[in-house]
Amino acid sequence: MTSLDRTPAPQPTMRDVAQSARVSMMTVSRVLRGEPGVSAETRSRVLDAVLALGYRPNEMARSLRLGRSTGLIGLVVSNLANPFYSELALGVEAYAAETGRRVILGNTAEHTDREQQLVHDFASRRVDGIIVVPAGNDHAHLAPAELGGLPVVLAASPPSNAALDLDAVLLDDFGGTREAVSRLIARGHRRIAFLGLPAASWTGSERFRGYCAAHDDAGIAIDNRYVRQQRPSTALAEQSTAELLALPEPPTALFTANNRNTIGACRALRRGPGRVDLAGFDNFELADLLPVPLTLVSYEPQELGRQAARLLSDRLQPNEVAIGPARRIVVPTELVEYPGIPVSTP
Amino acid sequence: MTSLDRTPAPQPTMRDVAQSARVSMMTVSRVLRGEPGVSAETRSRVLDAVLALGYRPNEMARSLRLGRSTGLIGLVVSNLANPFYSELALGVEAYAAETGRRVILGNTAEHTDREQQLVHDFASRRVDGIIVVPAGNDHAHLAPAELGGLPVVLAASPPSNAALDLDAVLLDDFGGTREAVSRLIARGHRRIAFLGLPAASWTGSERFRGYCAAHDDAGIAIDNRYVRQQRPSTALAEQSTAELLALPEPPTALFTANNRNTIGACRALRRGPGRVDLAGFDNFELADLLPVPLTLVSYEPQELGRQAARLLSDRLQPNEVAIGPARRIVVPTELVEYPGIPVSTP
DNA sequence: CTGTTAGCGCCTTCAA
DNA sequence: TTGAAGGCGCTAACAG
Repeated sequence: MTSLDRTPAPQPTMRDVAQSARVSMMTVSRVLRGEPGVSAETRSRVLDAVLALGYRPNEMARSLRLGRSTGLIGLVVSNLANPFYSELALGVEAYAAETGRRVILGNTAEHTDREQQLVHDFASRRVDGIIVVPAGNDHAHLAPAELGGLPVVLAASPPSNAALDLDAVLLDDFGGTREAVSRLIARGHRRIAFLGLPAASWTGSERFRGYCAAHDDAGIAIDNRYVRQQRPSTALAEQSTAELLALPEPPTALFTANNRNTIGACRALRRGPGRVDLAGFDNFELADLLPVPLTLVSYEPQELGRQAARLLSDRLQPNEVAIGPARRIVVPTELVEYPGIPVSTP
Repeated sequence: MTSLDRTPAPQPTMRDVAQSARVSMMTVSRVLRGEPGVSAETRSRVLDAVLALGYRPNEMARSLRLGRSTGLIGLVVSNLANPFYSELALGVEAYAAETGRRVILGNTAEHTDREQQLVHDFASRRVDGIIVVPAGNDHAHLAPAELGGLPVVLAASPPSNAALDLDAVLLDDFGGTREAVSRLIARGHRRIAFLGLPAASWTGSERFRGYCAAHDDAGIAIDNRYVRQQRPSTALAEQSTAELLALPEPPTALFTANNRNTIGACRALRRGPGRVDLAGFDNFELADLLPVPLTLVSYEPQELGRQAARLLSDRLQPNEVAIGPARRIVVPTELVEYPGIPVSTP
């Protein structure tokens, strides 16, 4: 019955089941897929063998034979430690699971070469499609043509190149920022600093555009002394904020272009001299418990992921939308205010 | 040259390349794998065809043919929105990538049936192994025997059953908690509440054990009025904390058993009546900016993931450790103190 | 140097 | 109701 040796018994194949049940492989196949036309007696003999051997069909072999898709979706993000990306991933996973698919994950740590490598690896594994939060500003390597026609959906950034006709899920970077900065202006601020992302990036430029538009709306000129555009890092942001506060004529308010910058600024402000009004892009947990009043451009990062997965899913159906032109979805943002915990000033 | 129709040209196969280069498939195979023994002339003809067709080898077919592993690692977590899990996932991804593997991700949303479903799905896809942060307390369905001998590594919780001999990566739940609670006691507290996880869970029971041990060390009896053991939720924790503070003889300090509970407690304390000392398990971003002094049991969640991936990786090498007995790794914890931002009390 | 044969695990087609 | 042949995309093993 049971053998004593501990050889790690390779996975049983359908042939093993067939031999054990003394039928042909075809019969086993039929039973497992619930096809009719198998006698009850044979069926139960097969099922017994399946159970006895612990047989489990090889999905990889199935999809090869069926020429079917693998049911895998590639997801490429730049930094899973940032809640923005992990929530996005959660949204992708949830929607994918609902459509019977799984997510294969790649973290680029912001390196474009790694992004390219991951995308090609996914393509070689014959994933059904890929969702990318692009790390860089050139997306040529994401063209489906480069990837054997593999559908690609961009998240948080549109295709860099107009000729690159990819689906994309975006935030209202421009509108959200404009609204937030306008609110700062409405509160009477005239010297508002901008702690932004690299100007070359989509979000970096769009949010800066929103900052400028709000100033323009109010007839205020942009003062470059107050503009910092750099890669997101809480440490860098903290330092930049301190520098801004130390200017001869310091800003009275600050707009931070993403959650890293906002958090860094909070650290600096908390031990800064005067009170500076702070608004920023991205909502985050604990924003309500900080010692700094905050106005945040808020949205559902999970929704971004869900919508990206949905766009991709639509491309995988054999219907008309699958071959239609690229679509673009904008996830709405709203302004949220946190009064800030009153700090004692001894 | 180029055709005008927009049929979504199926991925070219090796046969297509062979025909296009007028050689046999074997020659193409050899060229692509860089095998010697192909004339330079033939080789370049093949490479030209590969480029022209945009051919990309099918990894699924390769691993089927080679009987090799898929290079996929299954990762099952309960809630990717919790930074603990997303950082763990990051650690797994990083180590996996270093060993040329990819991660396929599943979120259980704390449902054990979904966990089982995911694990079986991964097994069917012939992943090399699975890393699970178990959602429930019965791990029988994770036995490699149930999974065709697939290696399984547990994270954050040991196997429920002594007969279940699985690798595991753990935190020092007991020691960390004991140390933290001891510190509260050393500060003079005698009525310390415990806002814990379900007693049935490993972390729930271990951390409670630590809480008890610290009391025992100091010769203080546990007072059940101050003990709450419930599922982690910031909202629940906030409510429980409020209730504890409203007791006739309220606790003077509180130990929270995970990051959800700590955050919930902070919300309650922030508007609570008196000053209550707070210690908790799990460090988290922004702990330094909260209006509540915090003593946190801190560790590297990424390290948990890395070590889990390492244990799994070791099982996949054809060496002696791969077939050795189950191993257990404990990731160290340390106590971190945050003074808390001084709040004004008008 | 190049090609033919056979088969990984599974399933469609056709025959018995 | 069951089975045999053939092939999905690829590559070892063996010719020539």
